Amino acid sequence: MTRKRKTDGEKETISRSAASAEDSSAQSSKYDCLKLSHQLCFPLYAVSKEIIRRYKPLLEALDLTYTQYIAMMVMWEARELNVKELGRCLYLDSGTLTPVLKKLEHKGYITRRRSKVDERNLIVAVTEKGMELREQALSVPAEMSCALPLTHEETMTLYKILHKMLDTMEGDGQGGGQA
Amino acid sequence: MTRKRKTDGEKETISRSAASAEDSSAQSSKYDCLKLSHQLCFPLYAVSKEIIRRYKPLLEALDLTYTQYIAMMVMWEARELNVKELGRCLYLDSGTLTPVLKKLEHKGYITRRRSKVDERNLIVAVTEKGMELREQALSVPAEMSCALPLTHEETMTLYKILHKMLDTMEGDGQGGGQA
DNA sequence: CATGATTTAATTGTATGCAACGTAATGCGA
DNA sequence: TCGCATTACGTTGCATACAATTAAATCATG
Repeated sequence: MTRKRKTDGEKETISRSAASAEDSSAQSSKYDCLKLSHQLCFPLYAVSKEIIRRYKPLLEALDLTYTQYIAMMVMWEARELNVKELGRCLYLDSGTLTPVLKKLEHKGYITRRRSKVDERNLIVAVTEKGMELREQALSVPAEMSCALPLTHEETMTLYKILHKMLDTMEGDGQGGGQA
Repeated sequence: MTRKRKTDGEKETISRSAASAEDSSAQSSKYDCLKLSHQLCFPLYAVSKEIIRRYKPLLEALDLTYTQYIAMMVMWEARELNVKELGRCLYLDSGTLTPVLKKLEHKGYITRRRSKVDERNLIVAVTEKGMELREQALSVPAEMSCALPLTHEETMTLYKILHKMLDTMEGDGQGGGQA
């Protein structure tokens, strides 16, 4: 809907970029590496947001946001774990998780309690109501994959590359790859 | 390790389900599609965030956040355009851009003024100082690609797939792909 | 056993994202 | 030309993200 194509007459704002030679047209310059179209992170960031946007209407039916949804996915599998472990699964820290978990608790999908063994740990556990939500969520993955324009092979390739990146970048150290 | 737990009450609520097999171990269940490890969006979202995290120390030297950086990338190329066009380039709306642009203006990298032709348009233009920043940013792309663990071929493949997704999902319609 | 170092959450402050709404400026048809 | 539909931004409200700091509980050591 939004995002039309090249609206008509906005000549003024397009700017013929002044500057004599500089970068403008079709020739390469030392600034090419700074073009948005040459970046790898940007499309990653943009696609991620676009897909999450597609999730929204589906997740609305479950009264979940995307972050709450991936948190529940972990909970459905693990049934019970602490904030640190959940954060490791989701690549999120307590600063982000604490408010998310409080909301999920308020909705009745999880419970939060301190471990008696080590009171530093806050144990998150999925509730019966939370497990029932899983049933309603069953149709989500299929609906989402239908919204993606990839062939099965492309999906596999993408999946593989992304996980390689996650595995390598894990922790924080240097990647070490090349261009 | 927290884990285990073997919720018994589940058999009652989940009438159908896999009789007794439950899901835990190594066998498949109808819930597999809801596993975080089977998702495509999640690693996309996680990798995107991780890479942006890697950008931070580099961009700090330029006094830019990642969002401000990609906005400047467009500005360096276009020199001048309105908020709508910038938003189309970055997949961001005015709600996000307005505060970002005000910050960039405050730093002196851009100017904001209304178009005299159509006062609804706010024209964003890069300043001299903004163009000087481009020089300092020249080393960022190379440093970032070094932090990625991908081969050149993987990079190209990833780039291609991501852009295919962006192109197809553009606007909003249905992707139409398959699994 | 006393204490400083660690670990785990929660809190605080800053910066996005985005839907929904508000407002001013334009475009357009009767 | 009048008035309504559109368009382009800005604002508001809500939900993340994350660095840095704080607070409480444990651990490690002398």
